[in-house]
Amino acid sequence: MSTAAAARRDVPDAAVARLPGYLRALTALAAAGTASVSSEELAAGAGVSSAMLRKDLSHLGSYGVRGVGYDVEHLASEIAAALGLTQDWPVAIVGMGNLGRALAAYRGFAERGFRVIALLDHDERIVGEEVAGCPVRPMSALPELVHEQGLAIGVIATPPDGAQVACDLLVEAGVRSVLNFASVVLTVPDDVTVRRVDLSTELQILAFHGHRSAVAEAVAR
Amino acid sequence: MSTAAAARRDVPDAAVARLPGYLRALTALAAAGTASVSSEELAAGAGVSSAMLRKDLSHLGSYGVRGVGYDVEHLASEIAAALGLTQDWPVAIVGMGNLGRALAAYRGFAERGFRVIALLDHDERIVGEEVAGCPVRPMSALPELVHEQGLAIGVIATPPDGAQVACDLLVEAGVRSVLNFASVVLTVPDDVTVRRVDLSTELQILAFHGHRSAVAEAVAR
DNA sequence: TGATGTGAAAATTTTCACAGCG
DNA sequence: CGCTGTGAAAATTTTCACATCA
Repeated sequence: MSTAAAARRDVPDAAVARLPGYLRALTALAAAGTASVSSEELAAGAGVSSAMLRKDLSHLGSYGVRGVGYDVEHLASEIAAALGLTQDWPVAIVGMGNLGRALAAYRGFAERGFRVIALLDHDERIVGEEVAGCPVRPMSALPELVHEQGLAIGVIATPPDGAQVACDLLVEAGVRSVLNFASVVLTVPDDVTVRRVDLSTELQILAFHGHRSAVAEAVAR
Repeated sequence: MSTAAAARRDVPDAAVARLPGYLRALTALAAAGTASVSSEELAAGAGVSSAMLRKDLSHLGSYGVRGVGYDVEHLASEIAAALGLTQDWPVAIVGMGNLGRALAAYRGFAERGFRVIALLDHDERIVGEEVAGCPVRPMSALPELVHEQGLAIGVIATPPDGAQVACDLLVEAGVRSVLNFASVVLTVPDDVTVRRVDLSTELQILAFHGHRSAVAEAVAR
């Protein structure tokens, strides 16, 4: 077993969630031609404290040089390896409404090997239509996509009431990672990972903070 | 000071982040005609444990009835009040690229009083264009939007290299809450709250989990 | 009786501070 | 010398388990 594979087992969730941020900061440094970086500088670029950065990286291995810092390219490739980004991750987007079409047109997926291999919809009237240069396929295409094209990640962009059904079909076909844009909690087996992205939730959290500081100001006056 | 305002001061961040989920579950229950709910049922709807739900709610006040449960409508209005959703929150979207246009067309904002009052872009060639029935305005409109229309939340949908400039203009105009879709860490004063939504980060976290379980399987074999 | 609300315990996450090494 | 890597401490979050009260 490689060092990376051995270490990967016990990386705390909180640290995993920050690895993509470190990778992005490193990519920016590499693009700017920087070869070496200190934990202080890298942490600033990722918006965390230097102690936290060092602790997070210590879970992956010991890739720095004391008194010097980290080699930008090397650390980037180690983090990419820890995240599993050396392989590619075929993605399917389910639900060709407003949001699904926007995601299909969005270029964010292409970065880092997330290849959109299919657009799906449950509605027969939409199936066959072209979205962002791709034909919309029926949900029944899922098993084939998993077995023949290695589909690994499902993105759910359906309305809330169709999300659980869409998720069940993904899971049944063998997909083990789901990114859920619908405002519902999905029920899945233990071996399936779901992450939710919800605009409405984020705005409400911002409202809380905005409201709280308004109250604090009123009290201070 | 009201009970809600008094209690709001010390709600842990982790609990605040879950309040929108409880509110959504309660709204669904109310729509289904359910008048009363136990912590067990509500927690299931929000995807958390019942103990966590009760602990979270205890930070807002004591709104349940022992031996019975919670009144759906009443609890929903208490949570809405704690989140500051009794007032409305004018929103501006900055950056009319692919993502900005999708957000402008997205109806998710309209829920819960997040009213999109302006679409902005820094590019003069785009200013004046109509997107989703709204004229695109220049960044110079910001001070007026804040002072005359109470603009409170800025949504940044610009490319990464324009995000900090856009953020600075929002903050300078008086906006204190920012939702950032760009893949960069924004630097802001202490009294400004920023939340980041990043597709690429979420996909990379999913890749980590997918990769890890693949490794676990290989070891087990 | 039965589900809430809550102290106390456990687990997790973050910060501190410095030993250790290039 | 300077910066990493890391034990130990502090802070935060989650779970447990039961006293409490309608």
